[in-house]
Order: sequence, then structure tokens, then C-alpha cells
Amino acid sequence: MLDRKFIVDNAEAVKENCQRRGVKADVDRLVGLDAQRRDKQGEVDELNRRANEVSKSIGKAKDPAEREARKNEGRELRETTAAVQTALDAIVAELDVLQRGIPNMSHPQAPVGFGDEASVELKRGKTPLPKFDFRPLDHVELGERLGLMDFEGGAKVTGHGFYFLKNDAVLLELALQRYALDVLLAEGFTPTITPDLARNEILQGIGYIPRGPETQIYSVADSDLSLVATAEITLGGLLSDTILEAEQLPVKLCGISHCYRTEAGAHGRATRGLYRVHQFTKVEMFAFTAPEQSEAMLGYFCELEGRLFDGLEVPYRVIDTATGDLGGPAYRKFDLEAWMPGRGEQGEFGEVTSTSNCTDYQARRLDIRFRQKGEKGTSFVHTLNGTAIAISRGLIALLENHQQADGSVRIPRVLRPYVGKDVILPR
RNA sequence: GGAGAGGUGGCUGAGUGGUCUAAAGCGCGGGUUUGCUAAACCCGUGACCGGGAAACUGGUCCGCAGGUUCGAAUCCUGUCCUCUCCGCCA
Repeated sequence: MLDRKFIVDNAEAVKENCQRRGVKADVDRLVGLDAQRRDKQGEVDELNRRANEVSKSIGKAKDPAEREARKNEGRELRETTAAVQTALDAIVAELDVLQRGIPNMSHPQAPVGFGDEASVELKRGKTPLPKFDFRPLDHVELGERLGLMDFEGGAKVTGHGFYFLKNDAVLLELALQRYALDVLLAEGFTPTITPDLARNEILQGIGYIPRGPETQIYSVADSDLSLVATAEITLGGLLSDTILEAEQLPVKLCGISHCYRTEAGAHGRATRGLYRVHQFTKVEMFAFTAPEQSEAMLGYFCELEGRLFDGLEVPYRVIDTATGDLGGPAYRKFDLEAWMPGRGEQGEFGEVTSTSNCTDYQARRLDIRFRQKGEKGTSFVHTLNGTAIAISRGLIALLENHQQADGSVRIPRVLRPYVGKDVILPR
């Protein structure tokens, strides 16, 4: 969330930003409530001051009648305070809801607008678009012929949007994890395998809303836990309520987790096969940085994502996401869209990774700060997240781009040591 | 799952109803001494919400949420977490 003082002091800029992001937020009401909050807080403070005074005088009073009288006075004061406090609590609660609903500010260079038309293509990957002298299949057909996935089995056991990976797809899944991990290890990331569940409080700190009709999140009944939609949640939560030393920054973590998404309201939209599923595995990057480091870190994450897909010999483009599609926490977001020859009529780009600079928006909620030697006080860190590889969509890109005329799929060189073969042959 | 112990400032840790305005140590900042560094000594040192030009000043905060009381770090209830032992288990 944004700092409340910042919102009050920059109400116009915040309103304008909400508009650019397509977020309805009552900034004026927030500013008004904040003034009310301050008044009520003053009342409570004054009542407390008097009650404290009375309490202290009782400790010193000797005369029993005097003590009784003062006790009554104190009791009445506390009762009055409780009433004012209740009113104050109501104001604070509403203020909090309003404040949480306000998205992060946007990078001045982020393209303004909504949807794909507004987004800007920044660059292309090293691999050119493939030219097939046959009709390329989509990953579902390829998977069927190669015995890689079982969607019917997934639907029977769990439901629509679930699947079994089988045979060489299992090797590919593990190979992709290990490939990404090895690249990140060489870059100094601390590797983790994170929990697949997290407390709702942590989810909210990262910017997810665990319950409600629109939620993307599966929650666990009779608990305050939810299945994570991304390891961003667990990695960010890992350092919640922590004060770091400036020289520790940046902290670079990567985490492997399963990701669970309800995809509520997404039915019928590119739902075929592995593209939009309820569960997949992902290797995620996460960084905690000093404020002046975060912009460079975003570029670095984006460069790493490109490097990973260049290695996989998958064509892609990098998108500077428009303000209307940034979501709540991101200040700026770059998406990497891989070419998927089996999508649409002639092939289409489909999102495979996404990296965001969330500045201090998540850190404020999660209370993650750092201290500079020789300086008083602490500041909030900046947090960044980026997909290294989301396995399900990575599989789509691999299978569809590397399919060959004989129905086989070539395995890119970087994965061969992990898969143990050069090609996946039809059964 | 059962029994017990515990959660206090950046860290360690004392504190069983009013003088806690939270001891002490470490760390950190400043100073004295000193060729330099180190050591020693002295002083200072939390966060948040307010008021004030400032000096300064009011309030809140001892895992979290309630409760008892004029008054709670301290007593009561719930909850989360950590540790020890027992049971169960991959």
C-alpha cells in the first residue's frame, strides 16, 4: 500500500494515477477521513492524559473517601474514552480499506492506457520465428501424440484445468526447473523450495485478496491459510517484519513452488491445454533492494528472463506493460511473451514470464525495512519479483516451437543434459 | 494429538498490579584521551500518531486479540509462534 501521508499530500497525483490504472478509489473520502481520524485521535489522547493523571493521583492519595471519588472519576473518563475510541476505530477501519484499495504509483515511462494496444514492445529475443514446411500442431495435439499429458485423467481426478504430466513431460518439467535454477545459482540467487500454502495475512501483504467472488486464490477451509498463486507470496513473506542492514542489500532469492489459481471468470478465454490451468510449477525470482537499486534490478530480472528463453531457443518479445494492466502493487512491469505457433490461426505470442518492481508498496504492508549505518531510523526496502520459468507455459513454447515434420520434438541443447535425450519421439 | 516452558527495544536479557518514565550488556552515534588504529572512559541512542518555528511536549506500543482494574509488560481468556518431552507418522 501507499503511505497515508503521501496520499493526503499528493491527492491529485494519486487520483490521476488511479484513473490511468483504471482503479476506482475514493481519494477525497480518504483525505476527509484522515482529518477526522486526527481530530478523534486528539480527543482520545486528551482523555487518556486526564485518566492517567487521575490514576497517578490515586496511587498517592491517602484519604479513603478521596480515593473512592477519584476512582469514580477515572472510571467515567475511561468509559468516555471507550466510546470515542470506538468511533475512531470505525474511521481507521474504513481508512484502511480505502488505503489498501489504492494502487501503487506508476513509473513515468510506463505506457499509459489499457490492454495490448497500449503496451509497448521493447525488444525481441535472439531466436527468429520458426518457419514450418508443414502445419504445426498445438501443444495439446503434440502432447497426445507423444504421450505427454493426460487432461481427461486430470479432469476425472480433480476437475477441469488439472492434468497429469506423463513420460518425457515429467523429465522436461524437472529439466526446466533445474535449468532455471542453475542459471540463477550462477547469478548468486539463494535457492529455495517454498511452502505451497501461506497465511492470508501474507497474501494480503503481497497484494492478493484471499476470499471473495473475484478471488484468484484457493483458501483452505477452517484455517487462515491459502494455496499460493506464486512463490512471490512466500518469498516476500519470508522477510516480513524484518529490519535488514543496508549492506545486506540486495537480497536475491529464487523459489520453486506449485502455483494454484482459481481463474475465476476466465472461462472460455484461451483455456485450451496447459495455457490457463489451476496448478503449475514455477521457478520465481525475488529481490529485496534499497530504493535506488530497484530500477536496475527490474532491468536485470528482465534480462535474465530473456537469457533463459534465448537459451531455450524460443522466440519472444518483451512488453512494457500499460498502466491499466499493472495490477495493484507494480510500479512498472515487463512481460515476456513467447511465440506459440499452435495458438490462434497462425500462431500468437503468449505471456510466459512477468517481472515487476513493486517499490515499497509490498514492503510497507509486510513491514520489511533496512537500516543504513550511521543514519537514524529505517526505510522500507523495495521488492521485485520475476518469473524465471513457469513450467506449464514453458512446455507449450518448447513443444510448439521445436516440433519437427516427423512429429518429433527437438530438445534444445541447454536442456539435453537434464533430460538425457535429444529428441522426443512419437510413440 | 498430549504435557510442560517461553515470546520484552536493532540484538541478548531483567522485570509477578502504581516509582516501568522498561534495568543491564552488546551494537550504533557523538566526545575525551591518543603519532594512526585499537583500547579505556564520558555522554547519547526505539517506533508510530499528534501539537509546536524551535526548545520541548501529549498519546500509543512488551507476539496478536479481547477482558478485569482508577491503573496491566505483570492478573484472566482466546489465538499464533518457538523450544523440550511423549505419542503417531512419510
